[in-house]
Amino acid sequence: MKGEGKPTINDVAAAANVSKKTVSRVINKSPLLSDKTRAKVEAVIKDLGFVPNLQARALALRRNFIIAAIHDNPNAQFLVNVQQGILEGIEGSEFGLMVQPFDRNTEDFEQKVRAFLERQRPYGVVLLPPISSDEAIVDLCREMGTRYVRMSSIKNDDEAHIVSSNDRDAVREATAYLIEKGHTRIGLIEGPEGFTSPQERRAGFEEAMTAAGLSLDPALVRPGSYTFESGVTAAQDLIALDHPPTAIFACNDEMAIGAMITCRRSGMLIPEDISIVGFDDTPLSSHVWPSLTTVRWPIVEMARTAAQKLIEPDDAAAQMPWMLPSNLVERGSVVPPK
Amino acid sequence: MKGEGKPTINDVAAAANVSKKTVSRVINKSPLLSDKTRAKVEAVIKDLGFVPNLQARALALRRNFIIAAIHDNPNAQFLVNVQQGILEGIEGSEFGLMVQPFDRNTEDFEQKVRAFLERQRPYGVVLLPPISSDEAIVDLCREMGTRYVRMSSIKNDDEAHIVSSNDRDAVREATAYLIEKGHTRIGLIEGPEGFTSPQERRAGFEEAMTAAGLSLDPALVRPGSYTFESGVTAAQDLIALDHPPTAIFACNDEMAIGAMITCRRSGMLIPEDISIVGFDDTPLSSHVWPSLTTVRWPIVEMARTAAQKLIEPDDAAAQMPWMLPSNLVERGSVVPPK
DNA sequence: CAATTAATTGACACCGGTGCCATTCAAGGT
DNA sequence: ACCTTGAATGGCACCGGTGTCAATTAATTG
Repeated sequence: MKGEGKPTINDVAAAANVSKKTVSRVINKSPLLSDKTRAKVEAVIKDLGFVPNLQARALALRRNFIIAAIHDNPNAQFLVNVQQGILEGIEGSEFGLMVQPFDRNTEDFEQKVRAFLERQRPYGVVLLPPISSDEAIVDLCREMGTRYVRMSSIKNDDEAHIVSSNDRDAVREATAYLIEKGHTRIGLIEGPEGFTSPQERRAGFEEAMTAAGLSLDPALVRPGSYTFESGVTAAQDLIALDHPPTAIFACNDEMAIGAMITCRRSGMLIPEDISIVGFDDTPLSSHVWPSLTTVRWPIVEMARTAAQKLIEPDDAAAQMPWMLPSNLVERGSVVPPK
Repeated sequence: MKGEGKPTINDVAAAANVSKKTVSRVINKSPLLSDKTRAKVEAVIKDLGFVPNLQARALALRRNFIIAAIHDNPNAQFLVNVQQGILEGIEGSEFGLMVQPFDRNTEDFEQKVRAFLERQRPYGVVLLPPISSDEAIVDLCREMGTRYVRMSSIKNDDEAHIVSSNDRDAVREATAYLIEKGHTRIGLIEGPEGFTSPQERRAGFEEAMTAAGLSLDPALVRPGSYTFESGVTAAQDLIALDHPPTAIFACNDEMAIGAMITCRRSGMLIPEDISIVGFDDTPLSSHVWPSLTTVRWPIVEMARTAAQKLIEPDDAAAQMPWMLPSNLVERGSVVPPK
């Protein structure tokens, strides 16, 4: 250790009077090392405060210690939950989390992703919805040999490369719950087109209705885009109908709250006049009044699992769960119809 | 290029029939290169699809291409805005953004931060509030030679290392606005203790009151913690007073909305019965009804500037703006008192 | 006790770039 | 034509680790 700068493996080797390769073995917890030597080297490492240089290891191992979360502008709460989950998943490892958003609407979207992967060469990437169902991007990962795990609402890859939740089942359950309460005219506020998650949620809704022998009145199905405003608009349409619904299922909480506020603004009482169910279980859903009955989406757990799969070998990843349960959270926004 | 794997600088050198050092010069846009050679090498680079290996550059240059955002669990919208700003700031560069939260309440908080910096050795870190005013962490950065920029609400460092906003001025302005409308009994919902931003906001409030010759009734000052619930609690206290305020300034939007909902739930009309002003200009503030008059906090711009300062040399960074204006956004939650 | 085998450890090239200094080459001066 | 000078390029060590394989040492066996 020549006076200043961080100590390197050479400094440790010199101080412990062993070869750098031996120090390397200690760092990597190699089993073929005598306990005596290991102890000696570990003492020196601790003494010198040596921390292995990740850049050098990255170069030598031809892989770095970066997990990248690639997304396309989802909402803030979702994004932060995913980040939290990934960080939990890599906690204790040497990995760091890099985040990189992309705009799927730009012409050179795919080029941008490619450039990012070529430049940073992350060890693995977590593909967030809706990018996770973009096969072109997944192909890109495969082509470049970048490990990836998709967070998706359907099983569109093998067990090692996907983490999903059973949204369809959960929505079916939630809708059945409304039906069980006595609702027969149930409005549906859909999510944006071209995404898989709203498709699944809608499918679950339809399945429950069909199973209960209820017809799906097209007038009760309104488009939405997962935004507060779209929830407002959809709700305005629904309550303006000649035979308005007695309950609304919105494909996410933000729209559900938009609907809730809209209904109240037009003089309705919630849940007495109209029941509302959302999806996501965002923090806001327990803040509003009445608190929103919704479906909890295990997004943090999903992200944690995705990250763990990335840093485990493929065969171990395939053994880990690939589907995590979404489930109904009963709060105060649902009662039987009048 | 031996058949497979990504092409390296050696492959380019061989194909262009120059030394690898010359290729290196091309990559680094060195001026002492003949145009002919440069053109030739660039053609080969493009042809081979060569992308320099950042890990190798990092090792050789003894610096990597990572900007880290270090934070302590702020709210999701804030965090995402900061990330967006930083990403805008590093757009076009080779840098990537790594995020790492820490819990300041744990015993080994400082150790954790140190371990992270020693392990990943980011080129620079953006310190988000409230960590940005933790001198121990800043000292850590200095000691380790890690570049840093603080995002803070006060100027607690030199121009090259800080980006702030004039929150105090903005709150003074906002409060003066309420006073100008005719309010004299104005409630204040404070932010969490130990943070600088709520201190500044409170200071601005007091300055405006004092300047208008209004006394600061302690009963009208309620604690808060930037959460929705704390806004609810504080508002309940305020409206239960014998002489309740005719207006409330909440130190952030979330509490303001908590207060808004609480007032309405107890039968008051907003803004007729009570005016409310928040701070942050979160998306929600324009969604609620009536839309919330608030102070826009230029957080994205601040983060962008912070990132730009990090990747510029110190002297250039010192020339960049270090204070960005916060300003009042008049919406619908303020009218003169009855 | 020598021979064989297993357990440790070391030497050295290499990962893919950059820094420093030497070398080559073309242009300008006399 | 010869020397000087500056521009352009190359050679080689080095950044801080790891992989491969050889060398050394310790343990086991006949």
